[in-house]
Amino acid sequence: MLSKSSKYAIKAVLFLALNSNDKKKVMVKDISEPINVPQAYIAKLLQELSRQNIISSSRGFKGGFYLSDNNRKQSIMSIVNVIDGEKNFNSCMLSLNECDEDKPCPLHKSLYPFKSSIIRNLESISIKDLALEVELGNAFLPL
Amino acid sequence: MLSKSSKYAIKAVLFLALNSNDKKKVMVKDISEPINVPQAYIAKLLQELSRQNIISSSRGFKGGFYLSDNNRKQSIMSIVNVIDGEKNFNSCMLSLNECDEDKPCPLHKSLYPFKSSIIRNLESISIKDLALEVELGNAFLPL
DNA sequence: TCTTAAATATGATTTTTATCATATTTTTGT
DNA sequence: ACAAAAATATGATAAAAATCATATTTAAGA
Ligand code: FES
Ligand code: FES
Repeated sequence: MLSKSSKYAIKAVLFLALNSNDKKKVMVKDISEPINVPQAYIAKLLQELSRQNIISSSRGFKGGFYLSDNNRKQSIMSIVNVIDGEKNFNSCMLSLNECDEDKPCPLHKSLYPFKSSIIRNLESISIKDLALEVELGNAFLPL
Repeated sequence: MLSKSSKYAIKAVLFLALNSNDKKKVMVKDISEPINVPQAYIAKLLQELSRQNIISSSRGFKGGFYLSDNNRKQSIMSIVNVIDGEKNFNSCMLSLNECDEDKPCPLHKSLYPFKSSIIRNLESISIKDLALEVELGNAFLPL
């Protein structure tokens, strides 16, 4: 479903959503521990997310990672796309090709509608939305 | 979602459902080509499925793989369980742990119901069911 | 301007998954 | 019994994903 890396990345971004802003930056070593991901590994993922403008960062003394208001509007899928690649979810459940509505594989009819809902959800849920669920106590961290 | 190996295995089993029975066995080299999977690789998967009694086989001259009537009643999930391992699907969308209803992760509420439907479908669809869809022209092979 | 603390770039290593190769065992037909 | 043809067992190699290590660049503060 989601790769280990994507899960890690989402957890890290959520952590930033809850614990950072333009004024308050967080450095990798203070992110890696609470989300239970090796520091060097999450660092690499965060760098990639920053390069793709999913999250923000500034380096040097007093630097760190953080989320701007704009960053928070991004969808969860945008994180996954950066880490796992765009076409990860479009692949057919049974083959290595893309899912083809006109020539569906045997599993398409019964499974694709649900998979499609998952995709649409990931696309429509913003980082801010998810963070709010945690703040409201409807969902739990850390993991 | 499904590993490459599981996809391969399902394709092979479907091929057997459509082209074999107790009287008509098929050997690996005649399975691998039509389903587009390397022979040595699918051989290994089929052996494992046979050992776990998902499919049937007999060796030696005139031997091969085939599906008995009982084999056909198995669910698609049983194939996946053998190849990818039982707990592959139970894992949380956001963590490495099992999905926990009482302490749901932030993605649980919006995604789990759909994932759950996919799981239930895989558990309820039999090999025979899937083969029928192909025979009726509702789904297409090869892939 | 210099030191320090941070991200960044790059690449090496390890682990897992996928793939390939081959010797052994079993069954059937002669 | 024997020869041939099949699955089976075992393990080696290759590719991809995950993890670790380290040198470089950048920014803040003294
Ligand atoms: S064609 Fe296979 S899932 Fe759509
Ligand atoms: S707890 Fe994460 S998907 Fe259920």
